[in-house]
Amino acid sequence: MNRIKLYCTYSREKMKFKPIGNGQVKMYVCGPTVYDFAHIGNARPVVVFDLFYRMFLQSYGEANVTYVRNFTDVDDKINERAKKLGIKIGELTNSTIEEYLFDMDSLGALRPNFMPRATNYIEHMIEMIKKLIGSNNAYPDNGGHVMFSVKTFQDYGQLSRRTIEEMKAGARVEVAQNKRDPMDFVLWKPSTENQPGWESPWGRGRPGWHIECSAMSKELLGDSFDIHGGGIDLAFPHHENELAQSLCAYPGKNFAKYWLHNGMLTVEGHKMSKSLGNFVTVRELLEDGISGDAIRLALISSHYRQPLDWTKKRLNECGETIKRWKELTLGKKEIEIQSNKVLEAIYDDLNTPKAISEMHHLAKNGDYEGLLASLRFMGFLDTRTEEKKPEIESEVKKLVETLIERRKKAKLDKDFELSDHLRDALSDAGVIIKDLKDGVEWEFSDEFNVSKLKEI
RNA sequence: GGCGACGUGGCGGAAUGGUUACGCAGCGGAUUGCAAAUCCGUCUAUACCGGUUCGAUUCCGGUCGUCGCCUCCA
Repeated sequence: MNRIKLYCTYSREKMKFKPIGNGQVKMYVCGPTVYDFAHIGNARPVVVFDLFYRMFLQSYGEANVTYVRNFTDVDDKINERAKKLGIKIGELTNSTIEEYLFDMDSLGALRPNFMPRATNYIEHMIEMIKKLIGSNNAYPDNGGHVMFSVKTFQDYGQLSRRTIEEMKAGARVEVAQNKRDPMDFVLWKPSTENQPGWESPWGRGRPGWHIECSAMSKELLGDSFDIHGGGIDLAFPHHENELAQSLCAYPGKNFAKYWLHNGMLTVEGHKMSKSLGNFVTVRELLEDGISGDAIRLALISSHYRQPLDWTKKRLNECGETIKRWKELTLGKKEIEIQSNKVLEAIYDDLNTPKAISEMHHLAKNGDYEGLLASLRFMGFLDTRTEEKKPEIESEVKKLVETLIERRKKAKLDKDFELSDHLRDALSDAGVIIKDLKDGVEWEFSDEFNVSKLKEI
């Protein structure tokens, strides 16, 4: 159990993991703002923290791990998009959440124990803001805003390792009139009639971005928990601000003990952006027939803290690897994962490339049961994600069999011109033929085309 | 401008103060009528310049380069 080591962003070093509670592991991961389909960059932390979750489940037992991942369902981006689509905000957030969960299920990600929605915790946020005003860590202006005062928190900037002065020097933020310090951030802001809003001591309004995670983590995990995770871009300002709020609201507590951040993702060498037109959504990939397992493997093919370049080549290679492993382990006995090198690699700050390499060793050594157990542990071959390929009619199958028989006969007659023609034609129609020692095997490829087959 | 990360063979990608993964591609072989698939074998690397050291790819300093954050962002 003490074998787990994690790199903590706060301390900037790899540390032995020791949970705060006795044998209880609590983790909170910042989830998506729900206004559109999840892109591949959204999927990375989901898969990465799914593996952390599985690692803790393996090590501490199902009953002793609590995993929370929130949905941010109040945000100006949501308002804009709902307006653009001409639908209600609730409709947009509900449907986006549904699609998100479908996509993440497809990637083999287990659902967290709790998936709180920000809008269900507004009252907790208001309570926390009141508390912060009471302790002089926050102040209202006269226009319905409440600001957090960064100067009142001595350690502000510790997580992201920057000082208030440095940030001001390079800041491009507009200095709002109502802020005592340019780095002060908004806890609560007023809403117009058209914007979603809730009654509060400061008038009808809505929360700023950061307060929701502080409020929800407190409610669901308490004022001290073990893991706080998300993308590295969240370290500042989101996590820095959460940390400041929570520690000021609950002095003397830990808030989060270990801060884990995954690196960012680029697409074919470029930052993913809508203007470059290189936005890749999980749904697109799935609809292109790429398996969730292939996407999952690609997402963990480099270490989670490293940047990851999402390329077609990587995805193809991972697809081939998964396909091979699937074939090798098909119908093999299900066993519990043994204490092995795959597990060791994962316990060492989630060294997934090492774990993958060890799985290659298992495959090479013919330890297919070990490979299967490792695949399951790593979240592959999830039965929920089994591709539901459309049933191909049996008469089509018969046609293929007939053609293969004809090729076989041609081969026996040493009519290689005919047999090669049949092979090429079948291949062109999407039927892959494998001549094995003791017979012929065949399967449909993804490009299977019935009309081409019938033309043969 | 400020802060930070990184630079490993053709590509991807771990690890390490001395012996260096693993995958893909390539090459050679087995198999095959020829292929495909499969199996076996195999080549290529630690950006550059200094320093510490018996010894550095690994530690330290500098140079160059790439990327990220500082503004919504996983």
